[in-house]
Amino acid sequence: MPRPRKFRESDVVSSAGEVFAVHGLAAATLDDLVRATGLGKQSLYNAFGGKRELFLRALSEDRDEATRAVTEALGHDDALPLEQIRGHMLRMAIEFSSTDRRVSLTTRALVESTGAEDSLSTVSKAGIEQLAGAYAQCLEHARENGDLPADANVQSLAVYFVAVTRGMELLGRAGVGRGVLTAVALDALRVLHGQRMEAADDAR
Amino acid sequence: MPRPRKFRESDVVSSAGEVFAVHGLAAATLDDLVRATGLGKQSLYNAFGGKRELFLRALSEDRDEATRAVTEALGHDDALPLEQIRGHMLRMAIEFSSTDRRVSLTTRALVESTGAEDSLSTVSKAGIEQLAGAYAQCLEHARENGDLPADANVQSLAVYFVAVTRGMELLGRAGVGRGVLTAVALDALRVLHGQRMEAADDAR
DNA sequence: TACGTTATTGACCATACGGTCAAAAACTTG
DNA sequence: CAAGTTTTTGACCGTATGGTCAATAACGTA
Repeated sequence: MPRPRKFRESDVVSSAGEVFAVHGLAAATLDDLVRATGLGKQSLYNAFGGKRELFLRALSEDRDEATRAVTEALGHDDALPLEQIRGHMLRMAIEFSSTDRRVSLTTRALVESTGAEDSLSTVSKAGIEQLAGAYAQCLEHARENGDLPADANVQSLAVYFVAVTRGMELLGRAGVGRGVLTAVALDALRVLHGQRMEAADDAR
Repeated sequence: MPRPRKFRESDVVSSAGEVFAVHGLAAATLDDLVRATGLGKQSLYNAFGGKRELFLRALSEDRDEATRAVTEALGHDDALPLEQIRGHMLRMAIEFSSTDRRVSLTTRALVESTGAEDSLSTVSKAGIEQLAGAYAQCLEHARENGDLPADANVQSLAVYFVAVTRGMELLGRAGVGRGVLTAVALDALRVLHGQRMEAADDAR
């Protein structure tokens, strides 16, 4: 009996996410959101509660989407895990060298959060862990395959890849071009090859 | 004959930088700046021109300071270049795992800039290049020493280290602790040891 | 077709923001 | 000690922000 909504929540969250990705939470105005989503202010408010809550929704969606993308990219059974990571990193290099103004909502949340208590912080922290989990899974496969040493620290390597990709994102924002970013990605990947070499060089 | 100022510009820029590092450009209010610097609004405006200009000043100072710190950390002649980088990265891991809410102004500028034309973007881009230059210098020494292969791509490795440190900064914000961050730094450093190994593993 | 429920609309509000003005104060020099 | 210059002070301003209200519209159901 109630009047039905004219919109799909997921569409609204997605449009809003676009706005937030370009402007950030603080700099995005309610008007931007109204324009982008097509909803009235009050409808937005009814459905989500406010700018911040809407951002949180978009953030969760964004992080799930990012995790899903990575998981899928690294989850093919028909290719070697290390090759999948390689391809993934190269794709990231290209993506981050695009000239659009988007910044992942996780990065934005991390930078705009006001403290560790802040929901922005806790949600994006969870996102980082999700992402690291996706890498870890793939790395674990590689280890089982013997492509990584048995004593490789899969957990820290996973976090390492998250760090590198976040850094590449920032560098892309700074205008670092596709060629350099690709070289950086390739550098980053060498970690997976040189695992055993550490002791030898350290000794000199 | 003019009335002298009551403040040193560098002090003001430094206090303002503190505010910006914690809140960012958009979220820092003029009142925050007035309170932190001790100056009146109008004095601030006379001396610097406005919030944005003040941020730009703080950003330049911050990036010079960061470059100076890295250059100094990597410039000792009495230690092996690679050892210096190692020490530096481990120190960064500790710094970034601190719980304070500071974010480097370069990162903030990159995220808050509205486009490639934006002075925020151009200045922080220059900062990234300065920083990469500092790493490159040290890596070049290492190459001359024979600690890196003669054909190592010093330039991209330098950018790689900038990317990793930026990523570590973000991870620190996400609450990743000192232990994990240190492990990540050590992972990142393996790149310098495994340089020659690439072909061998790729072949399998 | 009338009722109940909820969405939508657009006007409205208080606030706090970045920025400005004009008067007063403080210092140096002649 | 007075003139001249610049800083400082604190009140002031227009705007645009995030958020709210009350009236209206639209739907499903009975």
